[in-house]
Amino acid sequence: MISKDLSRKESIQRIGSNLFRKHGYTTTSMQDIASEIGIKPASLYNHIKSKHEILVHLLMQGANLFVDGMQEIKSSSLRSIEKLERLIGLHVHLSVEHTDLMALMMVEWRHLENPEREQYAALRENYEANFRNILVQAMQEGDIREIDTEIALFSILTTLQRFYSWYDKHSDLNSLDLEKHLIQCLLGGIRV
Amino acid sequence: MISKDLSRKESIQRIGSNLFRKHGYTTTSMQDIASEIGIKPASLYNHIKSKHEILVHLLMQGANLFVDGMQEIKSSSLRSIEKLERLIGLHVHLSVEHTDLMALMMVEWRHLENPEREQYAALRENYEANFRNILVQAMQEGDIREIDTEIALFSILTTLQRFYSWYDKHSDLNSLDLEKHLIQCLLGGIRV
DNA sequence: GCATAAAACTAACGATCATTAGTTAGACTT
DNA sequence: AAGTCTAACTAATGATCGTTAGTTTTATGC
Repeated sequence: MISKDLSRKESIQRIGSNLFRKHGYTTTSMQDIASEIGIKPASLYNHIKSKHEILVHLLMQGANLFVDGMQEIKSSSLRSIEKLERLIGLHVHLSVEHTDLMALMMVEWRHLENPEREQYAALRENYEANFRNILVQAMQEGDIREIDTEIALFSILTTLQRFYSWYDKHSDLNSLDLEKHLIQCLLGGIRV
Repeated sequence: MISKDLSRKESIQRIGSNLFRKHGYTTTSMQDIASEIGIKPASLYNHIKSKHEILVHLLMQGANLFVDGMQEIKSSSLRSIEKLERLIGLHVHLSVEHTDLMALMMVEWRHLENPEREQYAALRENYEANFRNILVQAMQEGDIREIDTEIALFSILTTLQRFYSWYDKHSDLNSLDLEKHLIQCLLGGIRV
């Protein structure tokens, strides 16, 4: 039965993303995942091909969330400085809604092997390049002070990429307030 | 002979830190470390007690670098804003001189078990608390704009903590220039 | 050169783990 | 009720790995 198989497969992936995040990919055993569901490890293979497949699927799913979000913002007709604000909002939103996925994307992608590894790296670099373009353009439009582009990009991206871990300890806070404060902190400083 | 034992032990630790950093703690085998040195895995145990001991030693070593650095800056008679600049310099310096250690401290501490885990966490939290104090004090001294302390602290600390990975791709750049740019980027924005 | 200790080696153990093969129970279709 | 398919189970395999025991080689001090 298709629908039941899908939901079981999805629950394997959801539980996998949570355990991978909490204990790391290699440290998490199929036993761990299975017992969390309440079945035997061998039974997992009725739904998935391998442990590695779970990781690959989760990472690609996460990457696509960023690809889609970037595409929408990039192709909008906003000023570049506003695009930057939207990008911050995207990261906050994804960190809040997909915390486990974000953690995996930062930490566990090293377990990818080619060709997935290169594919993932390409998506990441593409995202970074788009981010850089928007930052540079905001500078050219005069909305941002003249600073070292690479360092500023690194600082902003790193803060956004690790935001999920900070949010973990402050998940009582309002998502919109967080976005506002983050915009003020990351852009307020470099705005002209 | 003591001195030769020490240097072999130290080389195990140095190679361990490099491999742990490149491939992760669990993925790195004693075989990997041994063959990098040119001996058999079992021979490692003439110099160390366990694989885990290597990790613990490296993490504590790294943590102490920060404890010492913080102690010196904290007890100086500088203005708080200058202390912040010194802290940025400390991170740049440690990232450049101990890149592998910095990577381990960010990623592999999760493999610690109690009591080392709590001990490490305590050092980290203590460092963070000192950083927060200096930031708040700089605000009270009027050298920094009124912004959300927690978000600003998170943003600055995260950027500094991950700087090692950025430096990895830009290791041709002058350490002093990097420090200057980072100060401008992290503090220039929030300065009054 | 001889004694001693450090540090290498070989061999093996025990545990864990991802995965496969083969089997059984249960649910839905006809 | 019979037949079919899904998804669970048991059992086993092969591989890896950290570590230990016991032995041999190498280097050092006298």
